[in-house]
Amino acid sequence: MTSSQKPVRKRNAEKTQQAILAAAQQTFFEKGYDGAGTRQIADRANVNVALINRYFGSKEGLFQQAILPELNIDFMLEGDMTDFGQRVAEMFAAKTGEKDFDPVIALLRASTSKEAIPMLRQTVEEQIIKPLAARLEGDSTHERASLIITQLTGYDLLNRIVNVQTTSSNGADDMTRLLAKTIQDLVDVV
Amino acid sequence: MTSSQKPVRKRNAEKTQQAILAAAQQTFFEKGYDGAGTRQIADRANVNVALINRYFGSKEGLFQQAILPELNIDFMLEGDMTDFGQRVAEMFAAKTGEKDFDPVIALLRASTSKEAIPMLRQTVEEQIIKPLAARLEGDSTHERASLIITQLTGYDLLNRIVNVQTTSSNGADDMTRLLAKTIQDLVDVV
DNA sequence: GCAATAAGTCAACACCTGATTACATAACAA
DNA sequence: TTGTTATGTAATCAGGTGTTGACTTATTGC
Repeated sequence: MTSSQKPVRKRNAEKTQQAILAAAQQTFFEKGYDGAGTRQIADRANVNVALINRYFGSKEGLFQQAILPELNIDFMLEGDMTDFGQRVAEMFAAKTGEKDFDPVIALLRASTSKEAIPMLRQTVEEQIIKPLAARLEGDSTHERASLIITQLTGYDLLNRIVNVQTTSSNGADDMTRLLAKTIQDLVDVV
Repeated sequence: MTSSQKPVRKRNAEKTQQAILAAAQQTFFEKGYDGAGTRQIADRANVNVALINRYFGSKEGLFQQAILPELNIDFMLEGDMTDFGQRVAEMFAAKTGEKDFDPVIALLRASTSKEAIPMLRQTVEEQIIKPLAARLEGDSTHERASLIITQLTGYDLLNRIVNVQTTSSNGADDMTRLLAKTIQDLVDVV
């Protein structure tokens, strides 16, 4: 009876904060901002609810620290822009059916929450559109970057959230090819 | 004294149902599925909450009858397809800042609700993508139609919900032009 | 070992949600 | 006028929300 059956985490503020952040990331990803409850996040992190407020001030504060840093476009900008369309189209096509954490889905699921929108707006602009625009040449880089992002988020929205069958029976490759072309046309100078 | 001074609605099931539907449409549009409460809808319709359940069975039933029929692209398909891109791009650009009921926004706002998604999926497929695909010529019509819809919904999402500044200071016209071109390229045979 | 402090727990708050119930009332037919 | 049915009302249910302050417990420095 003396052996410690239960794996009691030793008191460690930093580690419990990490546990909360990880649980929040996963839960916000799965349920969106409104759909994710603080109790649910706390349970997932094996932590008391009140600690969320202690460490992050509020649900909003937790969201800011758990999700916003993940909203960046770095993974898409690795490599040069000549095959950006193809590369990104394949990335997004490959994500179909994927269940693991994905910042784009997290963004979409949170995007209709009154509290989350103000936080998302600045983040999308600063961490996504501007960096992409900076990699484009020619005119109207901000507009072209925006259209690329709207196309990709729209694609993820219908493909992975609403779960609409975006491809007909034989057309998965067609879809990727068309998406790649659409994106690349916006990258190349018009 | 016999004259009825106060504007009590005479008992009329049909009219109160219409009032509920109208209030539901507006409220779901503004707040999304989860964000719209039954009490709020009932208040707006000047009607008791219980009547929602009496007439529509549940919140879901109300959503189905209030929103789903509005999710169609008929208004985009009026006219021929040679200037579809330009026409639609202007439509969507003009909607910026618009507050009236808009089925695309209603779709987006509802798209993050677990209960709403199954209802949305079939509707988007049957009432939006298929009719558009039917108007396209050439190959991969379903895929091209899907990409057009993903681009447009993504555009509305960032432009009108997250409210990201999709255009730089001087680029509103550029934006419309680029959006028109992107869409039309998907309409024209590839 | 002991006190100080950090870490974590607990119960409750005030408020909201969708749904259901018993009940009152208006409209209409016999 | 009476009885019946359609229509609307108010109270209530069981559960959920984020947040708070007081409490207990573990860890650390002396």
